[in-house]
Amino acid sequence: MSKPQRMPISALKVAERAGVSRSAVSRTFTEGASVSPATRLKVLKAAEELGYHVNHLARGLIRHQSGIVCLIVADINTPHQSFFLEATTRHLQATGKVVMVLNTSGEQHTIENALRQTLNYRADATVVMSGRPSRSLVETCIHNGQRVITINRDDLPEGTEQIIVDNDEASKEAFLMLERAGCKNLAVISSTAGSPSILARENFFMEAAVKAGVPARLCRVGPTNYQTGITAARQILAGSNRPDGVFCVTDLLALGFMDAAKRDFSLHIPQDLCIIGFDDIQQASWQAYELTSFRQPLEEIAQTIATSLQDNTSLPPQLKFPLQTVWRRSVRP
Amino acid sequence: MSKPQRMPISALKVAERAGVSRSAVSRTFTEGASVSPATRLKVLKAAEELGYHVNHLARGLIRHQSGIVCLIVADINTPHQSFFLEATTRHLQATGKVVMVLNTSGEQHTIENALRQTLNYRADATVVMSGRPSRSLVETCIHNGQRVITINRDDLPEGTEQIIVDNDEASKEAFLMLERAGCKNLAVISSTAGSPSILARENFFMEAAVKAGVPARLCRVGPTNYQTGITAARQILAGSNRPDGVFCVTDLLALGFMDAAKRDFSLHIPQDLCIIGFDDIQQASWQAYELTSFRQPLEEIAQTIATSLQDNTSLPPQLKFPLQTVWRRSVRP
DNA sequence: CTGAAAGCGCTTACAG
DNA sequence: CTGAAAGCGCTTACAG
Repeated sequence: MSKPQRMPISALKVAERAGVSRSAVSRTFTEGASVSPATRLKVLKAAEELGYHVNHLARGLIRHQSGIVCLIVADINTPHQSFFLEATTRHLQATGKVVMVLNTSGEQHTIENALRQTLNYRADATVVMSGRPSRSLVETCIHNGQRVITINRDDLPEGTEQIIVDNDEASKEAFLMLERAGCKNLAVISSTAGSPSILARENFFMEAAVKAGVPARLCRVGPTNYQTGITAARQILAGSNRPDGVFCVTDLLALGFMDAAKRDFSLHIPQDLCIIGFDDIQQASWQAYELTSFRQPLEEIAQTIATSLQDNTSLPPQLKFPLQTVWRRSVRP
Repeated sequence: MSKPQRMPISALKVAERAGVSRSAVSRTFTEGASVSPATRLKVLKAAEELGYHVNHLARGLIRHQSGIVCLIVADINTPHQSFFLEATTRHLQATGKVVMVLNTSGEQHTIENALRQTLNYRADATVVMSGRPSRSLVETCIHNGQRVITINRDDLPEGTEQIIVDNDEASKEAFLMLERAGCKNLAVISSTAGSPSILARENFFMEAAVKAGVPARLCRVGPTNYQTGITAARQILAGSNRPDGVFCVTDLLALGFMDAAKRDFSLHIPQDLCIIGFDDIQQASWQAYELTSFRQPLEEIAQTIATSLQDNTSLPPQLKFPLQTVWRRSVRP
């Protein structure tokens, strides 16, 4: 007790103290193994006294199931991503998994490294939220018996389980909302990121607009963040042909756009300008904004992933979730 | 090639294909082991062809170093926490570690479970950002040769390496700033969370106020979030004895307070009311707020943790980082 | 129900 | 530089 032991204690030590075989201690810690109540008690007592904890590294080694799921994600510090991360870790933990987060900058080599780690640690599954992993590496994951689940990207190889959100539907709906509000001159504020989701939102909105014969322009002046929203507003609102209805491909863009519209151009929302965002991040509901937006069903997605991993039953090749439109005050009713 | 292999391939297979011993393949993948260029090349080639990846579970088992560091954190979806998470994962990965995030709700049993996982996976270290882990479990971690690093909590057992931020200094400075701005009637908006950081901020501000003889009251009407800021404002600004200077223990509280002050009470900031936040989250700099605040040196903290883990040299028992005051427009100069 | 034994995939002295 | 062997801490048929 007085001299701290440097090494974790092993099942063998517990067995010795409890006066049973190492098999017995193994059994008392594995779900549904057959141990008599008496020996189980002895083992539990000894384990408690010694501070024993099953070594999941060793267990994973022989069971070929590490219990680890890797999350490959970029921009963790962004509201939407951090919400998803929170939901995913919570649900996965509830089913006994543990999540390893691999932070990628979106550059090719960092995401390759992330994929490599997922392989190194023999993760049961990897969830890809960012980046464009090389086809070959993803294939290696799958060949290794690992499941790979992707969120909002449809550009990945066969064998991958894809979860997507109905960007199509929502973007058309956004157009309709603006049209109903009487907007005659539209703009979609996007970013230069070019991810599948972003592209889909741009495309479906623009398409709906041309189909209806309403003029709409597309604006991409930087990465997907608040500042780009500001820059876009300054650029697009300064011209003579000012839009009166704006669809932002992301709430962060919308919030920046609103701030610039109000402060730099003294525009009133929704009277002078209607605006719609996407993702329904927390800040969208703040009193300074009250942005109408589309909510991604993050809880449901995380839940789906967790139970699918728990039951070890694979998802359909492509699973599409609906978005929920959240009406607030940035669009005239 | 056509029939996908379910199991990851092992070093033995690589050795066979390369025509060397398994030791040789092990050596080519361990830093600084002695292998001739020739055999290394053969091994690398075979590994590439087979899609081999060292099993870190097995490696961790024999090296007694998993390469994993656990982050125990609550409220991941909060701006401040998600920034810290981003910085930490990034820096740790850069030094070859991988981070496992354990999402705790702040309830006792969830944090105990998290601590247990950190033990199960034989993490090299655990970084505690939330909750009040039981003394005994933390001691078990340390007994097991694991390092435990805490952020902004000074209430943990011996052997723990504590990183804190100079709440003392900053809170006093906050008072001084408000005093210099001519505020005569102060309030500190806090929460019911009662974490060491929050308590420290309250206390040092209040202390400075009474010492200077300026009236100040303390308001705690809910958890540490935006909504509580709103509630606090509605409560405190409605009375006859309205404060003209407010210190919010967190930016999120401040942002909620500002929104309510502006919208529900038509107050102008900083003319009618000066307000100071804490943490300097991204939203504090948004045009709708321009909140003056204190920045936590998250990058430096993450960096410090990473290099300390890399060099395997322990931190001083208590390491204190200064805060940087970020002037914006919510306080009269 | 229980224990002795084999084996998971690796690394590291130990000889050569 | 290289290989055969021992061992990390576990689990799981296999007998009893």
